[in-house]
Amino acid sequence: MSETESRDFIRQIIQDDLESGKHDQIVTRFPPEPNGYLHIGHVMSICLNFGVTNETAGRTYLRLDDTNPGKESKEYVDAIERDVRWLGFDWEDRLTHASDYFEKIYAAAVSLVEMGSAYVDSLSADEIREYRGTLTSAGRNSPHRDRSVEENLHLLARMRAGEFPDGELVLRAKIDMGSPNMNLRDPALYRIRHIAHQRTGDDWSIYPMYDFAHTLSDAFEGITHSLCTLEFEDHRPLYDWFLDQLKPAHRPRQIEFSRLNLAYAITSKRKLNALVEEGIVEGWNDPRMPTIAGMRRRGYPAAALREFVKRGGVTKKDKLIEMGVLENCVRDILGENAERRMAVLKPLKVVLTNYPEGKVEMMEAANHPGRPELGTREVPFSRELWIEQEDFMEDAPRKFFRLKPGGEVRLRFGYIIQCDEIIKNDAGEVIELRCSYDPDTRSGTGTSDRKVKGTIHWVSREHALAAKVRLYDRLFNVANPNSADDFHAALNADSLQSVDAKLEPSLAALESGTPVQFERLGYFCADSEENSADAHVFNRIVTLRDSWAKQEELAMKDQGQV
RNA sequence: UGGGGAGUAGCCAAGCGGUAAGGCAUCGGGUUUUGAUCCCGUGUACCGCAGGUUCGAAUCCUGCCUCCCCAGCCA
Repeated sequence: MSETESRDFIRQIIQDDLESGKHDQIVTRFPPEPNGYLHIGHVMSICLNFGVTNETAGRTYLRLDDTNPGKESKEYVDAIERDVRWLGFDWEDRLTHASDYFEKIYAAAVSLVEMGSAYVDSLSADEIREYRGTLTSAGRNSPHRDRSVEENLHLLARMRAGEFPDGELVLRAKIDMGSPNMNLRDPALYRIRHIAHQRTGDDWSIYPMYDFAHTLSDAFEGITHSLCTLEFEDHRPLYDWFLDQLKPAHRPRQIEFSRLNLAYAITSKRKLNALVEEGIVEGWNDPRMPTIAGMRRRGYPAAALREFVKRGGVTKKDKLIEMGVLENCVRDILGENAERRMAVLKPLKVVLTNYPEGKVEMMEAANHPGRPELGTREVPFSRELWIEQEDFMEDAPRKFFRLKPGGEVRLRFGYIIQCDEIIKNDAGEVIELRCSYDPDTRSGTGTSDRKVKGTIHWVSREHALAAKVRLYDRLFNVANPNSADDFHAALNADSLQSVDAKLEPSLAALESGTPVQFERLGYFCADSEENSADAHVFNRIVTLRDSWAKQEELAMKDQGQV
């Protein structure tokens, strides 16, 4: 498999450039704008940019594209650094900002003016829009397009000096107002913004636009392959135009790939921000958010995110990947590494009528069924237990092999018990089970070779640790909320459910963020923000695969159809 | 109607003129003190459509269809 493993088209290009000697070393960059938190879509870009240089002994810059003060902040910068690092990538000393190059970018603008390739325009924003034309009709030249170089230079200097109010003037590239590519219709290079920048303070009253700043930053850093998403494909002619005009020492090549869309999730910073602002979620790191911070808090391992991206691949085709693929990556990583514990989410009381009152036995439980080196722990067992409500059914179908009246079931790491009596409340709900245990069936004693079909988990009532457990579901009910006009209509009202659960006592010492499997239920971790020694709060990371639930679902569907 | 991209099984994705890899899902079966894991097995893909070139086309040519992106002094 490994020697036949095929490379995606970008790695192919990189390989070719290395072999042909075009480049000795690959240099890439991950250039987020610090105006929001990184999300699952960025994970792909991060893994690609750092991945190709990890594979070829190259270098990658983490560059904050901070050319629009007012929308950007230090909070986001810090979050970005934290998230990239957590994902497992290291930029070493290559943390840069577009703002590091403001002086050089300005010099480049002056050069363009000097060579007659840029001019200062006095048209208003509305007028510029009007002059730009439409998709199907050419634009018109601005009446200020032919100002002299001297006048342009003078005006630009005064713009920089802060002599004009916001919007009064704008520096534009002089390209072609008739181009079918809108990006070439004299795009803006600099706009006036009297606003403090989070890094440069009040040094500047003009700020460069994305296309200009980004191309130059790439060139200054010696980026060899500037990897970005498809929507920038028709910016490439502009990117190349800047390089042709200014002829920097290094000429980066822009290559575009399709972005990764996750089904039932939103990956638009604007919409994610709205979820936060409107209080629909608790914050950027709400465990339901597809942000790196959210997924980390939820308990998704970084390795699962990397694996997810790997399974997706790099192409130019629009993709909408099923949530199940991500969840399976999480299950795969956690199934291998997470220790097992027992917990009851929706407790039902069980009394073992023939078990001595006051007696407590310590049962030995394996921490991982497939990895004995992870050791064992002791779990207290006593007369009164909690079991899962769903593990008992009064009128059980034939294939239900958990507890039912008169039936037997094995308690995981414990004894085989039989259900003798059901106790209900006035409403007719089962509130307690009276059972008897078979003393000869203690786990691991080998005194009995009796087999029962089912095994269920339990927690000793007396020793149980109370905890709030949050059960999360997808935030949206439609597969592609990205394309919905109003995502509010697509919101899943039941994306968060909180239950009062009973945990085995060893869980009291579990460190926040460390994932464990609650046997038969799923993977969980203590919440990094709200869990405390006297108020335990856990998050469900993902459920286990559940073929029984699937069968039931099918049965329900069949019944409904008949 | 202008320009730029993309179309291979439910979701991803190899393939680069020689007769359709792989992963995930699905569906069977085996193991199992987690109905988990693990292990086996499981797909008639009209390769968007229609023509053409060729002994031979998913791969080359022509025409068409569908979807995505572009008219911020956002990135």
